[in-house]
Amino acid sequence: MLKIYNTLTGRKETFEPLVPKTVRMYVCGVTVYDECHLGHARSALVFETVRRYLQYCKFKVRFVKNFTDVDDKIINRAKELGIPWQAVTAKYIKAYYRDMKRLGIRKATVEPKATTHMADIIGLVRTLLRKGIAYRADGDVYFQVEKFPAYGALSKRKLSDMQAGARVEVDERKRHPMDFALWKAAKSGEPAWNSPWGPGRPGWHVECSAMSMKHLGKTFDIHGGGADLIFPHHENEIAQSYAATGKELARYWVHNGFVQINQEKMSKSLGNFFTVREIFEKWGYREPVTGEVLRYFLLATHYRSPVDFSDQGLQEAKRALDGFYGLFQRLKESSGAKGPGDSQLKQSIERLNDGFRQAMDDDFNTAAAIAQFQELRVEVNRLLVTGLSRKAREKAREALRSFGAVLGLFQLLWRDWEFKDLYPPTGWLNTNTQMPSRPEEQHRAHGPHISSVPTLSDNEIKEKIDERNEARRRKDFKRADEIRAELTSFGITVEDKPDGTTRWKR
RNA sequence: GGCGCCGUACCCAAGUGGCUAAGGGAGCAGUCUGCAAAACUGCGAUGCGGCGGUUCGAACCCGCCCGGCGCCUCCA
Repeated sequence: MLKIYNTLTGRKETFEPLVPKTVRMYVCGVTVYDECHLGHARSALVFETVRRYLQYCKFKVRFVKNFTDVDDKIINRAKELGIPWQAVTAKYIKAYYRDMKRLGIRKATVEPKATTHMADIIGLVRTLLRKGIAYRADGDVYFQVEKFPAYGALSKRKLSDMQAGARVEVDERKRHPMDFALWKAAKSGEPAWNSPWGPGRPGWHVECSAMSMKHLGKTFDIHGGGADLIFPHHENEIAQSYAATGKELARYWVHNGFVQINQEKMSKSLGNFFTVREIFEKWGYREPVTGEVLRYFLLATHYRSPVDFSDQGLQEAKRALDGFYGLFQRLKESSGAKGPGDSQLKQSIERLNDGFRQAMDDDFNTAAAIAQFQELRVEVNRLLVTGLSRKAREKAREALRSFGAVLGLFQLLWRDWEFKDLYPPTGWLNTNTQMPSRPEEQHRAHGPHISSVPTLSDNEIKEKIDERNEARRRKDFKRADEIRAELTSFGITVEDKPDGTTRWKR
């Protein structure tokens, strides 16, 4: 039985979709005016994992994730770069897809853009005006929060409390300082769509209400996003949608915690962010390896907790995955058809099955789920010493791979994994100093990539290994150790197995 | 000022009323090894920021305090 923590009620609730066996979920995506940083990646990953697990539980999932492609920040960025705003959004939508692909994050069922839903947005604003919940002021349209009694229910705040400390610019045209824009009149040169209130563009919140309604209906099951969207974004969505339809917008509100640097929220304004792009380009491992390391790193912490990004954290995730891929290698290489450990393996896999489901059913506890994988890893290693039949070894691998798939882990071939430790292994990620705010500058600040470690081809390695084993047979251990040192210098680890053969890892 | 979150071993991190407080990393000791590496085995919090309280029983509930953070303005 799946339980989900609902921000609206503040507790875990048993999940039951409105329509049996079908889940409709909406997640607020990104505003496309810059590169994604790790915080965006975490949110995308968390909700993709939610979706994957729901699918694993045999739900049919309709997953909508939007792009905000019209907004003040986009307009500003366009001015800054001296290019049309459409070029800005096109560029960063492309960058977003590139990053998601590297992280192994699949596309949503529908990925709508605000700019292609103008009719829906205008229709929604018109409804709110007709119902007297919104009002016009010059070319703008505002939502009147005082007409919505439940305002503040999600973020647990009262209008009266907020007035006290809110340093909102006093806009004389607003009836209440918390009233928010549904439609903004365009100044000259700004992107504009025709509307009954003159040319302009939608406010930020209204697009999500319009698009979710269009693609999922008036009420759907799960609405997600980063915790920083609880207020005002999601609060405003609820107000608009409910005011327009008279129906509950979403039944389960799910919010992920922040990525932090040195205990502080990663954000543009603090300048302490790392873009997904620079992590991939500078961490030195090949893309699929870095992608999985990032997934592991992020999923090893529960999605609602903050996660502190650091070089050490990444290293630990890498080492943990080394352990799993090392096991995959051993499972493949081991020989012997007899399997004294076979019956025990069956039990172990059964335990993983139960443990995994229990963990994930408890509000998507990926950290606890990963612990289950670790336990199976140890048990299989142990059983491998006892002896596992070929069939059992295949089963063990398959169990890890199929459960791992729900988290997007263990999907590579062990041959494609990179076991070597990077050298210098740490230090590229200097989290103690203020980061320059532009990725371009950061590259310069941190010097060249460290991925250009010289390497050898498989054949060259094989020759060296053969030569070394020949030396070992002659008991010329001095020569054997020389060769091993040489291979080490190329980032290759040599392991002599008990049966006399040698395996190597890059 | 309002609302909220976090503080579990050297590090990361589950657990939120009741078996011996998961799991990983690091460390130490051992098995194996020509030496290594890997793997395995063993060791590691009588205690969960502090102090009180509720309870037969609390890391988990309540209160106060200390430390850190977030939202209230664009923010995943």
